Amino acid sequence: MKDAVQEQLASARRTQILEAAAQVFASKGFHPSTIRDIARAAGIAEGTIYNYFDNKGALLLGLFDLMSQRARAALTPAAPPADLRGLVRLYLSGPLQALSEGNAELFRVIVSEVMVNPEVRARFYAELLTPMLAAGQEAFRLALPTHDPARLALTMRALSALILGLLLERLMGDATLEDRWDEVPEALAELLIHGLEAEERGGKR
Amino acid sequence: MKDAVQEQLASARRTQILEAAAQVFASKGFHPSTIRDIARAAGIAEGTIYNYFDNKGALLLGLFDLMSQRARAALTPAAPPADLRGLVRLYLSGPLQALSEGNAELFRVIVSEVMVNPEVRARFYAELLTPMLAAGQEAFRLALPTHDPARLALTMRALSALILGLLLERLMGDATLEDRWDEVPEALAELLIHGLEAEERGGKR
Amino acid sequence: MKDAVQEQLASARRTQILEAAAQVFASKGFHPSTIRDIARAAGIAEGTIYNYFDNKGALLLGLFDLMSQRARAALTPAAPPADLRGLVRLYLSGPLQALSEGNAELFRVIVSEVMVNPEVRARFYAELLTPMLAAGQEAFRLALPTHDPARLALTMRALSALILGLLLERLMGDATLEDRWDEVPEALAELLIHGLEAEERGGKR
Amino acid sequence: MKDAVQEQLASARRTQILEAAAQVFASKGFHPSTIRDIARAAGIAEGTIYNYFDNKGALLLGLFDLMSQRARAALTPAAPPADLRGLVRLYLSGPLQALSEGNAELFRVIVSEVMVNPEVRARFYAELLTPMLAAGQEAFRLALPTHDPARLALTMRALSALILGLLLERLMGDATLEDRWDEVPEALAELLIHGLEAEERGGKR
DNA sequence: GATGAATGAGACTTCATTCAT
DNA sequence: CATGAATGAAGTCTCATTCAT
Repeated sequence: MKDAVQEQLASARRTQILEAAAQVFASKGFHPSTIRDIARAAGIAEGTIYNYFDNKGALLLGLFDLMSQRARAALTPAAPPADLRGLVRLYLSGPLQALSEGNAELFRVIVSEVMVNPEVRARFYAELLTPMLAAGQEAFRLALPTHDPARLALTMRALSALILGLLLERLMGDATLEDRWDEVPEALAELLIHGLEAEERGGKR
Repeated sequence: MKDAVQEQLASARRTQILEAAAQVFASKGFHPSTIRDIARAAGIAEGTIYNYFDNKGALLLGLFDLMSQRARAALTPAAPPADLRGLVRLYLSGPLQALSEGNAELFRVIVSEVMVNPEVRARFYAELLTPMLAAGQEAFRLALPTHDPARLALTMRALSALILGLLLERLMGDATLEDRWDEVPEALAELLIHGLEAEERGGKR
Repeated sequence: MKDAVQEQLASARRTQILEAAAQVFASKGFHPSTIRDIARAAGIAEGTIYNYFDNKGALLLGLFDLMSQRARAALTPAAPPADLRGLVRLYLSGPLQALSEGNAELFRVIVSEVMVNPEVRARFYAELLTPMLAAGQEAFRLALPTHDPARLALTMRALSALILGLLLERLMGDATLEDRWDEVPEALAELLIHGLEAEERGGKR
Repeated sequence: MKDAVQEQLASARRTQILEAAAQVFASKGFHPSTIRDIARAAGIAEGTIYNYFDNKGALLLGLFDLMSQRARAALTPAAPPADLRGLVRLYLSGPLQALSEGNAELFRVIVSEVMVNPEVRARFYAELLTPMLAAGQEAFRLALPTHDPARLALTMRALSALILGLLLERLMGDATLEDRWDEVPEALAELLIHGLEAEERGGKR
């Protein structure tokens, strides 16, 4: 009983700290952010952070895990559409919308560290990229039955790369994407579906 | 005359320093690299670096400019192909090959900082993304005459995003992309061309 | 009545805490040991320690007092031997044996702090060294009646210094002393008694 | 040439820093002393210390090495006396005098850390205690030809322990030793020589 | 122009101590 | 009286930058 309450409090503290860290990291990047910045943002003492996280790096990993959970949840709908069009839209719209909701800045920081920090990169690869590619491949296999499986693996890479690239291009400040972000899923779905259907008709390679 | 020689020497020094910086940044990332690391890699004294660059950040910008020049050169061929297929292949293969030649690690660092450092991001946008999108848009306008210009803008974003995303996914360590990197341009060209041709036939939107 | 029980409990707690402190200090030294280490070793909360001791330093002083009591008890036998040989053996064997029983590591810590911490040093001088020298001097005065008292004072210093030095040399890891620790009292007694008797015969300075 | 000057300067700096460290450590002990204290005492910036020593612990080891060199030098005279009396006096007076010259406080700190810090202890044992015991044993073997070698090993321990103990007792604040420090070597020589000669006469054991 | 020792601000982290529960 | 989360001062060490040589 007591323990449960303690647990609640501790969990709330962790969240509070992670939120502060997210905000600070997002505004200055990981390395330039200081523990003091984060403590101030959280309204607590610097030492308190170390009661909940081993070190500064653990804050980043904590944020990564948070984002990774949300991402996986978003792409694991109760009933995934079985038709190609629905599938493509789901896979395009989900991630693209996620970014419209204010996580953009944090996403920047995480991508930044994924690029350069082997530990974060390994997690990204193992906990996010690999399972999501596998899930996608499975879903598309059903919708594109005659597709060559080896080819499908590349196609999935293309689809995920497209999404990742679009997110980044927008994060980099492209005005066109910013203005017309809502059109993007529709336009790309159109483009991809035609391409995929043509290949499916060709049935080869 | 004297000045010209001086200029030569100075330019050689700058290059020497940038190469050392590239190597060091690539191996440890920007922030963890120290001026001392770079000076040692270049075989010079720490102070000397400050005769050629204002500060540590300027080294990063210098490297960015170098990479940006090379990238623009690669995508500005003497005679760009006029047909869709040739065009798509050119735009896909160029960047994909560039990364196979050892700049991968440095590219990581630059992307990392583009994400998080406003100054680098601004340069990336102004000196690389915008001109390359514009050039691509012009080339494709000729090959897809009936395409809606507004739609073409999004298509170009998709194309460049696809490339960027593939590079990153490979950098993150995807084994499939690593193994089959050579197949990628062909496979994607196929996919995109069908999609684009279908849209072109449809001629609408 | 209630008070007596309270007192018992409190005393038990103090002992429990001191024992934990002894163990922790012995294994890491005083400064590197943390209150948390000690609390864990004692199986209690950190704050509880402050209900029984003012601060970390008080733990050290508490341990010192404990050891000091035991040492004085060991050298205050009911009936001290009156002959020189018995006396020398008593004074040599007692301390040398004490260390064989596992207090060695703690003794190290205390000596270490005596060296460097004025408060501990003062206690060591007042509560241990001075009374023990005085007691020894008294005992030897009886066994060496013609000895010059002033000279005896120095002799007592030599005897106690010899013991202290041997303990430390052994603590420092001398293999010879470790192996032959049991022979030491006998050998030194022999050496000293001859020397003392010769002086006694000489009867002068 | 240039290098030699550089070397001189660097060496002078090292000495300057070590002297400051000696002074600060001596007045507060090792742990309570801060790098800032030492930098101030040396009249330099904190960072400068790290240009010459890896970390705080290296300062202590540096001081230990200094003291260890001096100690060995003091006990390695050009022509060691061959008679017992001269020998005992040499071995007693040397160390006892060394302490009268102001290193007392530093010696305290080093002993303190020898007790508690395994790295320092190992050095003390290997670089000071062992070689000095060996040298002493060799010298005494010549002056006490009939002495049992195994017994001599213990005798040397006793002699060195006596010295160590006396130094420490004085450091701990014993007034008698402080006042009559000059008499000590003579008095102890007397005591020991009688004892040793008696054993030698006995020639047994 | 080259050097690299010196600088000192500032980063991360630890930990003795307090105090509300 | 027990607890242990919170505190924040203080410590060690790093490193971009300067400047006398």
